[in-house]
Amino acid sequence: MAVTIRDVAEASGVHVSTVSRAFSAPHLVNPVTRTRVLAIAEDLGYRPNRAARALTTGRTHNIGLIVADIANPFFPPLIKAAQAQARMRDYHVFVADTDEDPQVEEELIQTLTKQVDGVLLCSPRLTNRTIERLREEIPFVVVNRRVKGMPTVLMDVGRGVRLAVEHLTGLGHRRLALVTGPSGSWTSKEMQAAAAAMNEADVTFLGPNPPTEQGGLAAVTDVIASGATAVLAYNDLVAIGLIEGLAERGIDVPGDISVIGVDDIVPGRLSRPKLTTIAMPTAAAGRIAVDLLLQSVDSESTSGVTVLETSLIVRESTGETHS
Amino acid sequence: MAVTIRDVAEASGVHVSTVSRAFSAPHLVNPVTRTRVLAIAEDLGYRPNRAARALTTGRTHNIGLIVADIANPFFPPLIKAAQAQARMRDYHVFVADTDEDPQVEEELIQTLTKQVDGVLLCSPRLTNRTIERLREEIPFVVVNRRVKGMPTVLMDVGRGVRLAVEHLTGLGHRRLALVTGPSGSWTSKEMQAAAAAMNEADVTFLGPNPPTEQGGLAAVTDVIASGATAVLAYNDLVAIGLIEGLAERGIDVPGDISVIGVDDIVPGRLSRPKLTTIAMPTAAAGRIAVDLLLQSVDSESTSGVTVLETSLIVRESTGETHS
DNA sequence: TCGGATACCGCAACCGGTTGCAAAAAGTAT
DNA sequence: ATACTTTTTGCAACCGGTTGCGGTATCCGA
Repeated sequence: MAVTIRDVAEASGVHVSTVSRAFSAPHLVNPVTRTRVLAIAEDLGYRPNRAARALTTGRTHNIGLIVADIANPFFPPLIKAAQAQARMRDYHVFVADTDEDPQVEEELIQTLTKQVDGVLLCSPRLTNRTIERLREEIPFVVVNRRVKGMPTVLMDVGRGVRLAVEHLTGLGHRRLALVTGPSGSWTSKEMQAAAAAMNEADVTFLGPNPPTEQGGLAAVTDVIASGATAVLAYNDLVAIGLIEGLAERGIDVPGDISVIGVDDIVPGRLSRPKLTTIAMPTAAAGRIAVDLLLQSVDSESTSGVTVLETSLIVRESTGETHS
Repeated sequence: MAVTIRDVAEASGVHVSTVSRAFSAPHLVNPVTRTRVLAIAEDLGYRPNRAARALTTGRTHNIGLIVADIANPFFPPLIKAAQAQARMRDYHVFVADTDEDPQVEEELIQTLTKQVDGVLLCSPRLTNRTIERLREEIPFVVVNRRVKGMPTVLMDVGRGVRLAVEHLTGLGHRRLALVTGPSGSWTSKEMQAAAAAMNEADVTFLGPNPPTEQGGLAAVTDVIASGATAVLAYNDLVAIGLIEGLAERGIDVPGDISVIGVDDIVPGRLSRPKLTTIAMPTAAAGRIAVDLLLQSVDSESTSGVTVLETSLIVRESTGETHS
């Protein structure tokens, strides 16, 4: 059916090994025969079969990208950037969605393992032990979670939280609330730690909450009860839910209460009031993660954590307090 | 390094072909040796190498999914559903982002071709001619665009538009505006055709516009000039931009003007006012598209178009007219 | 007990490339 | 012209599976 290396060899009167080298070891073949072979290959529409190549070289030129939920607006920019970067390096990427299920996640890694040179694990739900075990079989880089001794890319929410708190205190707020995320979340812990270390303001912790609009909706009574004039939400979805719930109670944002989210996802930019948020450099994370991964595929260099800066984007959901 | 079929064969004292059959042709091997082989394989942690298998069988058990822009909120639900469905059928999926560039799109198809059994083309930017040519090399199914003689899954925006217009006229609106999308867009043409065929109301066409929030923002002066009391936007992003621009002019939605979007993307559900929209069954489209694709991979059945129902979701951006 | 069908298994070629090794060709120094 | 490099090419084994073909072992009925 398809045109193979042998077709090209026959058509150009050389041995298959010469054709092979014309592509993957140019310096080992006479320039003139090389150009002739290449021309004929082009002519015949020959495309090397990467799967066959992988069989002998051990390099598939594929990577796997595993995320908990593709439809979560946090991930698409990361996926897009990772994919673009991989393409630039002549890699293809499998993307898989685990549906938040650790079981599925492990299974996916197992079946993907033979087809990829490495995998990018984004906000994995697996235990550290499992990840460390799986690591024997295939190079990883982990995004958005700290796993001992593995190449990791993290986003510095702590800094974002400090910036946010400063922004808020600058506006006169003294009583803050932090709506935390799922109890297992690394990001949530980081946020709490950073907030607890600030002493410009009183902060009370509310949660844990599901990381969704519903979670935000569910948190409004607690927020009101806390007497806080400003709220830092686990993420933008929670913040949006919160604002909605507050509005239902007749409480204006930012008039009565200020709200800050985390992530800078698209819906936050589009909602009203436009959300003030701690922007996570997800695209950069995706890009850098694949660089790291490919690097750790070639060389045996393994560990090291890269942390990316976050920033505060002030929009319309924060304002001066008047209480 | 990894454990191969030969390791398993040796460990269980049978020939590799028996091990192979134990996995892929169970009825050809004695049940007792089969279970023994399987147990030993399990024990050794053997996983068949799909790339190697692909070499002889010609089936990679991979599919490609090509979209113009992963980060466009329209696609993630489709990708997620397609991926889930593929996994259920024991397929992996490459997803690739073309950045809206036809050149990249073609290139991607070319390089992917050897690694996949078929590709899903979502809202392709390629010309029909090119697609038809590429089709010789690999099975396709096209989503969200009509290409002669190819398996296609479409979403019936026409019906959605009729529903929307009925909804609007029921609310008393008589002068409508349709903010159209990019001139090449199949969806846009469908919408125009459906709207033009209705005679309950006057509709004026505005555009073409980029399919983004900016496009909506840019369309507000035209909308105002048209004198319409209700607007149907090319998609939710445009609708949101429109609402924002209208608000800047002090025009209330839905108080003064009603707005309807298309797609039912997440930001529309979260924005305020919550968007009334024509819901596109993107998840279903993804699921069905992979079914169709796998089906056309096995059998040689090829053409046929599947049309999915759309529906109108009435939220807060539409109301009675008072002019 | 024997012949033939059936179930099970091994052999070896093959899928489409890569690569170590050696042969042939071309170039260089003497 | 000879011996020795260096460059270019061919040969054949190999990567990890699959599969057509043929050989045994077992089972069946007569």
